[in-house]
Amino acid sequence: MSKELSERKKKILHALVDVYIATGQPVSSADIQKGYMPEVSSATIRAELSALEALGYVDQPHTSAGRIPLKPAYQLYVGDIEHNGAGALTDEETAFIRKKFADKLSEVRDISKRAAEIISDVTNYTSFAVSSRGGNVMLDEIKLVPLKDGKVLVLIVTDEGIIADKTIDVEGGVKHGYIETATRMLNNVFAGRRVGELEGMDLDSELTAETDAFRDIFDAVLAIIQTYVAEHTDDVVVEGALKMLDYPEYNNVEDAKNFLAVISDHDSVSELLAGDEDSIEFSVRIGKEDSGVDKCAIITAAYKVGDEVVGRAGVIGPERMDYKKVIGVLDYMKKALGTVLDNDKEDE
Amino acid sequence: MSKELSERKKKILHALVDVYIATGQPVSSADIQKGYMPEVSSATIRAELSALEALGYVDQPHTSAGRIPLKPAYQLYVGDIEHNGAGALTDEETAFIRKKFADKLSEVRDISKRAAEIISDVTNYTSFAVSSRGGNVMLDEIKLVPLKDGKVLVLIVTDEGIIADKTIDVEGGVKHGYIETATRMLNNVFAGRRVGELEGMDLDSELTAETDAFRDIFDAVLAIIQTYVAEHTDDVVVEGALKMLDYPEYNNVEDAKNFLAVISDHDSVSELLAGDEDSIEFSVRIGKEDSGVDKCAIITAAYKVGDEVVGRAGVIGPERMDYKKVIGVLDYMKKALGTVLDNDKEDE
DNA sequence: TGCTAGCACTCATTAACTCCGACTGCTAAC
DNA sequence: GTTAGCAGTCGGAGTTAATGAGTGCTAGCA
Repeated sequence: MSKELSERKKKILHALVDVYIATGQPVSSADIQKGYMPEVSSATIRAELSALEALGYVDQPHTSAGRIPLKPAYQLYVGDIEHNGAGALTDEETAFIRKKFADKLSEVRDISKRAAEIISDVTNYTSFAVSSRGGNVMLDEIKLVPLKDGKVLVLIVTDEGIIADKTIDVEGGVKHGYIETATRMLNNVFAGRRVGELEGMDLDSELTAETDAFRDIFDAVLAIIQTYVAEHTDDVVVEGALKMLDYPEYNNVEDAKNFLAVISDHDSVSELLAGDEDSIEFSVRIGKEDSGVDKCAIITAAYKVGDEVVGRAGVIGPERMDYKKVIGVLDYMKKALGTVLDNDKEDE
Repeated sequence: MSKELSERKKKILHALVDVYIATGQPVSSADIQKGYMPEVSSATIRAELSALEALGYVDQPHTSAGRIPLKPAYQLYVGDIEHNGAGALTDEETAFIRKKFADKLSEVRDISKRAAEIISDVTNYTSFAVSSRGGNVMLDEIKLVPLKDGKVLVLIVTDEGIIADKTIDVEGGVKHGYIETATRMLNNVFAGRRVGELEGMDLDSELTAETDAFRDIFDAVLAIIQTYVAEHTDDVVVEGALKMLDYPEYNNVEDAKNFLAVISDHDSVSELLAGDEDSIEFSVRIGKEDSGVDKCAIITAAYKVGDEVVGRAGVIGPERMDYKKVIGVLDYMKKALGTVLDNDKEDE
């Protein structure tokens, strides 16, 4: 893009994307003239379109067809939206969202899920939510509960509730005082830390001669926490995966299958989102190649509690998606989620 | 079916289903003659097919096409398999299955999931597993663990491990001796029972004046258990849902979407299986109407530990599926699963 | 110089038609 | 009861023609 486009070119491009999003069909010069600029003739628009084609903004499927937008056109369009503000939601929509968030949800995972549901329902696209908090969960306390047969239940209590429970066998049975001593030692080492810190922890440097007798239980606890971190970093929820099949872009089984395979695999979804800096509030990516979901656009928004980004949620849809609406919804959800999460925080 | 079919008719029918399963195309009289009965002419087979058509076993898509089997033909075919024994698995297949079950899985849910994976991988159809144990889980013990701020953690220990943990607030704080007394009373009422018994339990009849002071905690525990039962009866796992899209029967997006919608909704899957008596070892249902998955056949097998049916697993595929193989696999899995589950039992 | 009206041209889409070949059903002979 | 042979049926593939949406270009006008 060496040079700024003329105002008129921009207007035409915007109109073209608008119409194309609505219809999915190549847009003719007459379409644009009728709906957007009756003050000039279609021939003039044709001349401009011809120029835009040379600049790589639009394409013609064949000689006697209208134009379809290319990626740069979408990018310009999206840039305009972000600049001028997104489409406001209707009253019904905001009411719907508030209602859905009315009943209290305690677990972060539930909130993610609910958010993804709402986004998918309101936009009618496939949505997802990824909570990235994972490693930042704070270990409050470790509890040991003796069970029968020399087994001990280990509970790991965090600021998000109990993240894991697991029974372990204690070598040689549970002797008197064992529980109390072990609990104290474990909490000395683990309590007050963030689970992320423990990723590559070297237990040897933490343990003294005194604690070495409890080596087994230390190992077990560490393993539990590490498993938790591995499983819960980038916890992914996808909602409305089948909605994509309603759009003609995915009206063939081959593509549909591909899409569903990617979207059902949480690792792939995480990868799709990789590279988004936490600092970016909105990210719009159009037609990401070799991801298995080319022909798609992905819009994500970062959600914060205070200053900390706790997750991203977003929409994946056809390139010609209703960007105005989607960005509007994600923006509203940002506020709504902020409130829900903050309230939740206070309650604890 | 007023009268037994002649041997030759049966043979022709069997051949027809065989070929149709392999090719998915209408089968001509010549196909049957070539592959299965070169001793008679195709004209003879045509005459027999004509008779079979009159009897409702086969159909002709149009005048100049071969025949395709109808439900009664499949049923006869499946009956033969069950009678004559299913196709044996290849050595690679049994090795594959054994390998997959090699690493120990502790939770019933994990075993279900693994079983579904195996079945889907070996057969190449969509599979599912439903553990119906649900209500039969035995309550071993209830543990109360005091946490800070007057909260108490309730742990419900069953013969399947800890089924639920939840923190509750205790009115007026946790007084000295409260934990011990409450634990004893709770266990008096709940320990040793099956969770299913507690479905519509009337607490009033169980409580005495003495226990009435602990009414709150009784209510809480009962609620936890009931939630668990509601969530865990008919725990459903589906694997390889997308495999169905490989079959030409589901080569259009509309049908594919329908299928996926049904199969992704665990309640619908449960419903599909409803009506199978636990006592039935194998159930084959072909083309179940108004279920959203007509054009499908569903084969399920019951899995037992000792004499108790702990779940069903099965395959859902196109009507023309490889019944021999599927029944063979399910049968083998029956033994394999029996072993896994029994071992597991002994370990506890 | 920029805009526009008008026209010739292009090309996807659809419908109508034909041809081919895969099967069957029927019949007459064995 | 079986079979060879043949006429008849019908779907699918390929061809052609008609349609119409939309463009690019050009000549004339402000």
